[in-house]
Formats: sequence, C-alpha cells, structure tokens
Amino acid sequence: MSDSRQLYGLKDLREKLSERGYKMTPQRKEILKIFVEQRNSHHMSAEDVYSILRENDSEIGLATVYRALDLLSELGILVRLDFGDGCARYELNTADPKVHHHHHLICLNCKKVIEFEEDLLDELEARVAAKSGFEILNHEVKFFGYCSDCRKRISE
Amino acid sequence: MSDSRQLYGLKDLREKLSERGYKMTPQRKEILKIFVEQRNSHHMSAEDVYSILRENDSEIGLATVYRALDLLSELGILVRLDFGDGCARYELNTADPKVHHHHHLICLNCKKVIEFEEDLLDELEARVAAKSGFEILNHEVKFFGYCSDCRKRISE
DNA sequence: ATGGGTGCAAAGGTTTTGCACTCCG
DNA sequence: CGGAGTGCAAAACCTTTGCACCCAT
Repeated sequence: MSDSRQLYGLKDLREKLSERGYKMTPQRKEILKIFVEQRNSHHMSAEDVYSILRENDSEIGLATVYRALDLLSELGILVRLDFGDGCARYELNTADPKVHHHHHLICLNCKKVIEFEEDLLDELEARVAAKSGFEILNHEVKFFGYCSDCRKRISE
Repeated sequence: MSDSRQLYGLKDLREKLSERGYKMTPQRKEILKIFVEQRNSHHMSAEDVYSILRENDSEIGLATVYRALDLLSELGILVRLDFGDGCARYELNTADPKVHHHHHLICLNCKKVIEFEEDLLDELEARVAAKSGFEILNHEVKFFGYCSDCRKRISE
C-alpha cells in the first residue's frame, strides 16, 4: 500500500512558509504531520483533522485547523477536494509537477472514494486551452457510479 | 445563443414524477419553468431560484425550492453542479444520453464559468471502468485557470 | 518588540428538519 | 380522503470572523 509518488512533507513546509512571509508554527507543523503520517485515510476534512488532534491531546482549535488547511492549500502542499458530502476534504499534493493529476471514483451507494492515475487529460487540457483562451492551471475529474462491491450486492 | 442540445422540459416532468410515485405540484412546475426559460444564466443556486420566484410574486418558500431542486436532480431533469463557491448550483440536463457531458472552465480570478463540449472522455471512462470494476454513470470535469480577459488584465 | 498566529466564542451562510396545514391523485 | 407536499421557523452544519492574548522572527 506504499505510494511511489513523491509527496510534499514537513521539509517543504518551512521553506514554502518563509518564501511567502508566513511563520512556522507548531500548529501548522502538527497539522501537516497528520497528513504525512496518514494515520487515517487521506481525504480528511477539517473535523477529521480536529478529532485526530484531540485524540493526541493537542490543544489546537478548530478555527486554526481551518486556517491551516487553507494556507497549506494556498502553498500547494495540500490539495482541496470536494466530494459533495458537505465539507471540504484535503490530501497531500505530489511534489512532482508532472504527476499533478490523479482523480477520484465515487461510489454513489457506499460513498467509497477510490483513486486512479490517468494522464490522458493533458491532450484534452491543451485543446481546451487553445479553444477557450484560458490559461489552465489545474483540473479536477470525478467519476460517479457503483463500485464492484455494491454492484454485486445490488444484483444479488 | 440558442442551444442545439435537446434539453429536458416541462413535458418530461409529469411523466418522470408519476413514474416514481411523486406528485405534480404547481411549485415543482414553476421551479422547473425557471430553468427552461433561462431568464437568468443557468447555473442557478437555490437562492437564485428563490429570488426569481419572489420577483414573480410567487409564494413558494425557500425550503420548497431546496426540496424541488433535490428531487429534480434525482429525476435526472436537473444536474447538480459544484463550483466551490459555497452553494450547490443546478442546470437543465440534456435529454439525449449520448450528449450527457459538457464541462466547465472556472476562472480563478473573476469566478466566471464557461462551458465546453468535449466527448474525448468516453475512452477514458471505459478504461477507468475496466480497471476499477466500477459501473460509471456520470463524470464531472472542471478546469481551473485564468480566462483570456483576466490574463490581459493581469499582464498589463 | 511587533506583527502575524492562535483560541475561543459568536456570527455567517447554506441546507435540513419538525410541524401544522394544504391539496394532488 | 389520505398521504405526499408545502410554508414557516427553528435547528443543524460547516466555515469564517472579531478580539484579546501569545510567540516566531
């Protein structure tokens, strides 16, 4: 279950913060650490992060969690995701800009989210950029359907 | 500015409602009519729909709007969209299942959303389905970047 | 030392829900 | 008629904000 993609980590944090004039704080470090250690699944909401902090007897407040997740996304260390479940979710970004894109399959029945890698979209992105005059920085692809488990269960 | 795609309309409403045991009500009809007539841009939020209703001296309550938008999406007459601006938005679905996919370009600066048609993703969808065992019903693609207007403005 | 960062609580915005009443089928 | 649908207001949720205090730089 190891991930061969090169992900951002704590080393990148101090550098990216000072680059932009932000301060390194124990709170920001601790919050990023949760993503790096992936104690739970990735795709964590602010509330998820907050409960892990409370389990660890941390005193970090919920508002700080929101502010840190925002900042870490702005720095490109985290990526903000939206699976339509009513809250923003976050995951570690890949440090290699060439592998910036992985996408999500969302099961409409059990709400499970699985990831897949696919770089077929670079061509599409280029075509869309040319047609529209947009400078495209990022894209997000979600597929909705039924996972194999739920398909079995439904057909039984 | 006419749209050649065949979109769902009021005729489909009664049929789809009774198919599933729901009732046809003046409220549901009136709400769908707003999308069909597209008085404003599509991509309307519940609040957008509600203000149009109030302009029309309608007595429909906001909760009813939320319930109707939910139901119309469930029936496949509307499609729920999420542009990350804090509220769900909706547009009319295409009645032709072969043209189910059009996507959105979102300008990170002025928040403008423009649409584009692209069916390149069918191949990708098939490949992802095969690899994952998912039965894929729908997909959603968003591109984020800067529109040509904002690019000009920024470079000046 | 100084201005950004934090924690708390309160406010904000969107969406959902409880309940009595209405009205479609 | 009976139960789904509605309107209203209150509640639920997620997220943001104001403010006094703290602490990286």
